[in-house]
Amino acid sequence: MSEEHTTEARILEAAKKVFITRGMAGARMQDIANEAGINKALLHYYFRSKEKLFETIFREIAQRFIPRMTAIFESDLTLFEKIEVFSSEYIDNVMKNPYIPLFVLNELNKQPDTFVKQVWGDKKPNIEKVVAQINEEVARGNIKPVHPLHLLMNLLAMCVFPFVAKPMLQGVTGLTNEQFTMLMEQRKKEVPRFIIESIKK
Amino acid sequence: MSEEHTTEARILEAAKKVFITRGMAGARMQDIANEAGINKALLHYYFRSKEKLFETIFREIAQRFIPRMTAIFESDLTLFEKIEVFSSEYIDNVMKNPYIPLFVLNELNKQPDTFVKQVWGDKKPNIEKVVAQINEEVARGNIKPVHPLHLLMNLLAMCVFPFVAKPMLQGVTGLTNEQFTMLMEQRKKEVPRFIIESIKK
DNA sequence: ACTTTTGTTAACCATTTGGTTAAACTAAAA
DNA sequence: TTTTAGTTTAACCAAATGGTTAACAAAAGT
Repeated sequence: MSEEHTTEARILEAAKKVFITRGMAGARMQDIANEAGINKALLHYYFRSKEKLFETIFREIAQRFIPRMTAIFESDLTLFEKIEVFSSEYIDNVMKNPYIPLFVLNELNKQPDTFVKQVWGDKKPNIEKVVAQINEEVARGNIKPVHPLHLLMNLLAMCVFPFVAKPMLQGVTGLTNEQFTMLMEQRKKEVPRFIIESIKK
Repeated sequence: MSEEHTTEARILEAAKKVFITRGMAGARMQDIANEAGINKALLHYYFRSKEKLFETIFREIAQRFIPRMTAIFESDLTLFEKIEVFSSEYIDNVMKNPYIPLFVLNELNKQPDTFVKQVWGDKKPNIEKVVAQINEEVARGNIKPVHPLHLLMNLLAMCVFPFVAKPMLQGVTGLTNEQFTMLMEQRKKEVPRFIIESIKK
C-alpha cells in the first residue's frame, strides 16, 4: 500500500471507476468529484473539461491493455505457444478488470474516428508477424489451411466475449459469480486446447 | 412497402435508431422527436417517459433476437447441423442489424437486474437440450470430450464478437467495410468448420 | 516578511434535458 | 351543425449538468 494518493491520482482513479461503469455519456462530473472526495470545480482545475478527462482515462486504459496483448503476437514464440500464452495472459488480465473490454468496445463504437486512430496512432499493433507465421505453418503443412484473420478473431473472441456477455450468460445458465470465475479459470487452458485441436494436423 | 406509417410506428422506428446508436444514457428525447419528425411533447403523449419508451424498444429488440437464436438449439437437428445453422443464421441476422449485439450487451451490463429477468422472464432460453445432446455425443464417442458450456460460448463468441469489435478490427487491419462484409460472409462457413474440426474425432 | 504561485472551495451561471400544460386542430359521431 | 374524442403543437417549467468566478488557504520563492 504505497500511500502517495495525490489529488490528481485520486481524480484519475475516481474518473476511471465512474467512466468505466457508466460510460462517457452516463458519467456525471459530480459523481466523479464525490467519488474522489473533492469539489467539482477541482475537476475542472486539473482537467479542463469532461471530454479532456475522458480522453485521458480512455487512452490510459486502451494503451495499457492493447500493447500487452499484441506484444505476445510480436514475440518469438511458436504459434501454438502464442495461442497458449495469449489466452492465459489475456483472460487473467481481464479477470482483474472485467469491465474494461465492454467499455473500450463501446466507446470505440460510439466515437470511432475520434479514438480508433488516437489509441494506436503511434503504436499500431503489428499483427503481420503472426499472420506471416500462420501462413508459414500452413505452407509447411504443420497445421491445416486456415485464414489467419479468422483464426485471430476466433482467439480474441473466445477470450473476450464471455466477459462482455457475463450478465447474459448468467441470465441463461444461472451461474453464480464464483462459478463464472471458475469457468473462466478453466478457459485459460480450454481456449488454446480448442483452437489447437482444430488446426493441428 | 406497406405505408401505414402511423405516428406511433414512426416514433418507435426513430427511438430504436437513436437508442441503438447512442445508448439509453446518450439518447436525447429531442433527437428522437426530430428523427420522427414530430414534436417532443408527442413522445410523452404516446410513451409516458424516456424509460418507458426505452423499455419498449429494448424488449422488442431483445425478444426478437434471442428467441430466434435459441430456437435452433431447441430444434431436432443433429449437433453439427445446429452448429452450422446457428452460425449461418445468426451471422446473417446480425449483418442486417450490426449494432444490436453491442447495444444489448451494453444495456444488459448497465442494468442487469432491471432487464436480464424481464427479457426472458417468461421465455427463458432452454439450452439444456443442446447441453444434453453434446454430453451424449461425447459419451457415445462421436466427438471429443468437451465442456458443453465452453463449446456454446465459443460458438456464440465467434459469431458475435467480430461485429462488436468491428471498429477495433478495422483500426488494426485497415479493412474496408466491403472487405469486412466479405469476411463475415466467409465466416458463416468458417465458424462451424473451425468448431467441428476441433471436436470431431 | 511578503509576494507569487498553486490548490481548494462555495456560490453561481447558462444550457440542456425530461417532462407538463393548455390551447388548437382534426375527424368522426350525434 | 354541434359534440366529442383523439391528436398535435408552442410555450413553459424545474431539475440536472457542465462549466466559471471570486475568494481563500497553503506552499514556494524572494
